[in-house]
Amino acid sequence: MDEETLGAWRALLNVHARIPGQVEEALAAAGLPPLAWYDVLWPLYRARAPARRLRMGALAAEVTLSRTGLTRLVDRIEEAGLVRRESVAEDRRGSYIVRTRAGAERLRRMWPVYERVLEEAFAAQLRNPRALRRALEPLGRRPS
Amino acid sequence: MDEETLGAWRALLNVHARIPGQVEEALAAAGLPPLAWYDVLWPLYRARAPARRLRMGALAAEVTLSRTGLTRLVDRIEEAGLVRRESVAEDRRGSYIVRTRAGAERLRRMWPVYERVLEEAFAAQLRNPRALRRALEPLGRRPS
DNA sequence: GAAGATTGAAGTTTCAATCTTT
DNA sequence: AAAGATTGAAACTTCAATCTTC
Repeated sequence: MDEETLGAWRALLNVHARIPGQVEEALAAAGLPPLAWYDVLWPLYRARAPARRLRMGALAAEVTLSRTGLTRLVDRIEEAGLVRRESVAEDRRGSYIVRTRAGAERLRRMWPVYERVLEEAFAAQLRNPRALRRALEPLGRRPS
Repeated sequence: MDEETLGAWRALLNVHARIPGQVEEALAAAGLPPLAWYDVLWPLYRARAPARRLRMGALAAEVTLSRTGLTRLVDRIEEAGLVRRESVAEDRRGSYIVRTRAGAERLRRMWPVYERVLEEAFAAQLRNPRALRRALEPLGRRPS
């Protein structure tokens, strides 16, 4: 493995080690839920969730968490009233996770905090966002 | 926040969500310790560790983990015989973490496995490693 | 029997409190 | 009183087993 590639990998690890932590701090300071809740609420918001709902499996694909972990995370978010479970009519094994009005509201509050950290810690130092995006996107794809 | 910057951020999150998990799988399949152990052993290996030892504080700066978390991680690695704690002569509050011969040996076995995953999942898809490194390195630096 | 999801038990990480030394 | 590190309790995540439905 050449030095440049390894250096790029280490740099990526460093960025990831630093920025999400700053986001967590900013969210906590604003009295808002942790980043993981954002990761769950966001896919439930428009585009991906036709009727503001997704099944656990679909949600698990969006979140960096085991199936079990997602079950428990959703437990907590549901307890806070930001999502609600509904049974699936066509397949009674499944659960829908449905975003609530309170969930949408909380998501709206979280984004500006998240965004501000990204602006300061990420965007401000970034020369060419488009090039970075194009370089990284192929790497994140499902195993080809 | 513009779409390209946000896209770059999401892509980075996706890469990080995918690759370390593959490394963990490969290590486990080879009967080797988890990636976190690598992260502890590596700084103890040459360059950064003059006498093959570092203090907890210095090690914590290298690892993505709280002080407490590092204490417990080192407990496990020490139990496996891959590092050893020594007291600091000049400052008896502190601990040195010292790499053992077995630790060096294990590190040597882990790297090829780690490297192979990086080759396949990262390097192979990467057009311009140098550009990526230069784009990401400024972002990972300590708060300026 | 396999798929979707949850539960119990175990492993890991964190916060707050503690202990020791400076 | 502050710094370095550890400990107890709580929070979070995972694995294996389970339950229900297909």
